[in-house]
Amino acid sequence: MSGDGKSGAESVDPEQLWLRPTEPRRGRRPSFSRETITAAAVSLADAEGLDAVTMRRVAAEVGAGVMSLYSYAPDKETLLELMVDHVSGELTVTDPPSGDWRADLKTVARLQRAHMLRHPWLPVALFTRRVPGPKTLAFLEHALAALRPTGLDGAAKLEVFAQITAFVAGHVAHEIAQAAVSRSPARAAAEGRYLAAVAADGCHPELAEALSAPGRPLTPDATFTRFLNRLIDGLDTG
Amino acid sequence: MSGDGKSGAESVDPEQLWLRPTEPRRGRRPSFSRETITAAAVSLADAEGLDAVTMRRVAAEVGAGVMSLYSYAPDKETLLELMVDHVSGELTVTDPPSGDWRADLKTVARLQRAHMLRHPWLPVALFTRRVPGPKTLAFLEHALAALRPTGLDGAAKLEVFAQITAFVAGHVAHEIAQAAVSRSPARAAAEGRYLAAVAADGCHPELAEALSAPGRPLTPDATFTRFLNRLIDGLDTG
DNA sequence: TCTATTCTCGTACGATGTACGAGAATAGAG
DNA sequence: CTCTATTCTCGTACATCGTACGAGAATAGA
Repeated sequence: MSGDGKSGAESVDPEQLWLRPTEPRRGRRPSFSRETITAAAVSLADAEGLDAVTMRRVAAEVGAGVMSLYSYAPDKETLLELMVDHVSGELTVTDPPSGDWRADLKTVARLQRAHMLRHPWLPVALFTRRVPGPKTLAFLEHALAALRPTGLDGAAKLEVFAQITAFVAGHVAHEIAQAAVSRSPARAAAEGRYLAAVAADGCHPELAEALSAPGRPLTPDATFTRFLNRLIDGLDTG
Repeated sequence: MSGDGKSGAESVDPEQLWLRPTEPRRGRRPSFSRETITAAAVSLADAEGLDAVTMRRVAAEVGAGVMSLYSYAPDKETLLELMVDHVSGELTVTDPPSGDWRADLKTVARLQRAHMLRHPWLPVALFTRRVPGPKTLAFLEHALAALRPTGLDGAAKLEVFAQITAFVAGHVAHEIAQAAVSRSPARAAAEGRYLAAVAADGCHPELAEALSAPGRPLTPDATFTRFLNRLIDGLDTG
């Protein structure tokens, strides 16, 4: 991906990255911080998309030389990892589980969706990244607590969480792409004309019918809720 | 992103791309073809990941000059679009719908999963791309036919298909990342040690318990089937 | 004060997507 | 056949990217 890692998982050693007690008490004092740099990268991504996150632009944003960034993250891939965990800090939940684990899980998913809509680059970034940072783990902890009443074993609980996250990310990615098209009348019209042309060729009767009898337009919000309910209500504790 | 579009949808005009009856019967005869070029790009992506797909490497693969590619696709973004539709050609289904739309839908999803596992770059590519090409539309046509017995209206049927696709893509992306970690014992061990260290810090009791009582390991295949069944069995025709 | 350590960042390199434009090949007009 | 318009080919060039290198500045302990 653009600057993405390949299409699979990238190589960031979680021990190296997250288990560092900040020992250095000698040498020059740091002029910046991971926080500052990561935050700058995040707001850049929020405002202009992941592609706008270049080492040069991030450096300019925090007023650092480009190569100074490499004192805080060994490479760009790691910076992305930091970004993902950084925004996970917004996922703080204070309420204890209600005991109704289905309701709690739905709340978790709704939080994730809102979160990803706020940071549209997240779904894509999440798919190529694998190691949960501390803030992500805090949220995972909450989700696991919500799943306690199910009595599922450890692997199953982790799997449920991963699946829900994947589901939400998939949905939101689609939702965002859809919204991007709708936001531009020109693009929406072009897509409409294209589909209409295809439907008119006679080889796509089902598509033709679907387009001619669209029914009531669906709001992304309602669609999400509907599918989420289906997925979670279908979960059983066996 | 790595050459990705931003994080949202990219700008490829579907009319321009797909509705061209190949008129040019004058001038120099083309030395290559979209097919050849696209196929080369696809096998490059299959073998070495999306990042390996550079204009230079694709050109080398087909024995063309780099700039010659631009006679067949206006830019790299479009080439990716061509790749996505190209592989959709493998999704040919000849069987007519069985009448059991739930079973048919599950078959559709399973086909998609196998397809994405065969082309691990697909899930990520799918999320940033929006316009279905002709081969994708052929498969959509099949899915719509399978959905006919539901009596859903056009928009609802399209939405169901999009949701299933998003779900499968999300699942497979996660599955691939997981597999990449498991495939490298070193990385798997590092991740295990990291999680164990976090669990040992006392702030993550739920995680600690989940890791200490993992239960029987889950195969990706079984997990997929389970979640898919839940999602589809939960669908109703209302 | 000296030395080891740490951070800063200008310069430089290889790789990428692609604009430009000169040349080669082809089809129809004369 | 010649001429011209059209189409494809592709070498060169450029801006932009991630980042290796290393010289200099700042700081802590000896």
